[in-house]
Amino acid sequence: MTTTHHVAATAPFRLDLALRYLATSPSTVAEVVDERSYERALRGRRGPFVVRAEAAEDGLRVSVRGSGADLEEGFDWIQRVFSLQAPLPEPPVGDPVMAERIARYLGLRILTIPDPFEALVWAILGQQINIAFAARLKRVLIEAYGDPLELDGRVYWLFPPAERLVDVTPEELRPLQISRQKAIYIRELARSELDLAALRRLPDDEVVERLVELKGIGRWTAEYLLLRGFGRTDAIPAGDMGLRQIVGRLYGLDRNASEAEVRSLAEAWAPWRGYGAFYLWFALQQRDF
DNA sequence: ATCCAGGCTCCTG
DNA sequence: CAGGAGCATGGA
Repeated sequence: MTTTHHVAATAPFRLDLALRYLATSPSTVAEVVDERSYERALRGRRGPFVVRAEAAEDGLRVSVRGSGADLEEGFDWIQRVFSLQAPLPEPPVGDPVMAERIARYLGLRILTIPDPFEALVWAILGQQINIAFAARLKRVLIEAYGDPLELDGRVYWLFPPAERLVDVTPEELRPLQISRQKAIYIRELARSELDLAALRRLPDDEVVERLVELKGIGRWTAEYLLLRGFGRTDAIPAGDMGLRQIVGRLYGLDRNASEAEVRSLAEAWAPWRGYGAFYLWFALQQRDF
């Protein structure tokens, strides 16, 4: 019923910081996270199951349970969520602000939403509204269109697959407080012929190029997918309001930085601009600035 | 009430 | 390319 697998992440690995990020992050709706473990239901080849990751001496212990339990799939998911195999950033020469952040968060990897459809839906929901409210939207969407999985007396939610949303109408989503235009964006995404999984194999700029063809997906959303969906270590959603704020503050501008200013400043972080963006989001989220 | 929040589209200079 | 109007939503 339960199978387990130990994994030693490439060191250093700060699972505590990762779990702190996930526990605080509004995008963490389908997951169950506490100070030393992570759980989430997945749709496996052989059926639904729950994957669990918890702290072990030299990294992580991964286990799966449920009718469709598949350790390989569960392990693959965990590896992606926690970017276990990712290289860690080098502090940029000539940017003491970012160098200090990288030292402070040493071992924190980019936390990802491995399902690109879910990551994009989350990004669309989050466009131009406060993220606490966006989290509520994600929750009601899951509860209306996803599937519950009951296991050991607990209910886990499976995120709705694209097929479930191809015929959704703005009128249906409006009572869920999802705006008319976002409903249309989500439906267009669900209907799109674009092979989201295949985007993983393309370089950053080509992923953006293809995604912005879709209505409702602009540069920010595409870059968000690169960073939070694929864990790309050099992708930066420079237009992000939160980033513009904290960059303005940390770099002494006394106002929000413009998107162009963020992009220009972040050139010094290359090829680790993804880490730069993620670490600044982490700082914002933890009020650590 | 007014401004803002992890934008996008479409339109001007 | 930069900037802005209009859109849509709830929260502070």
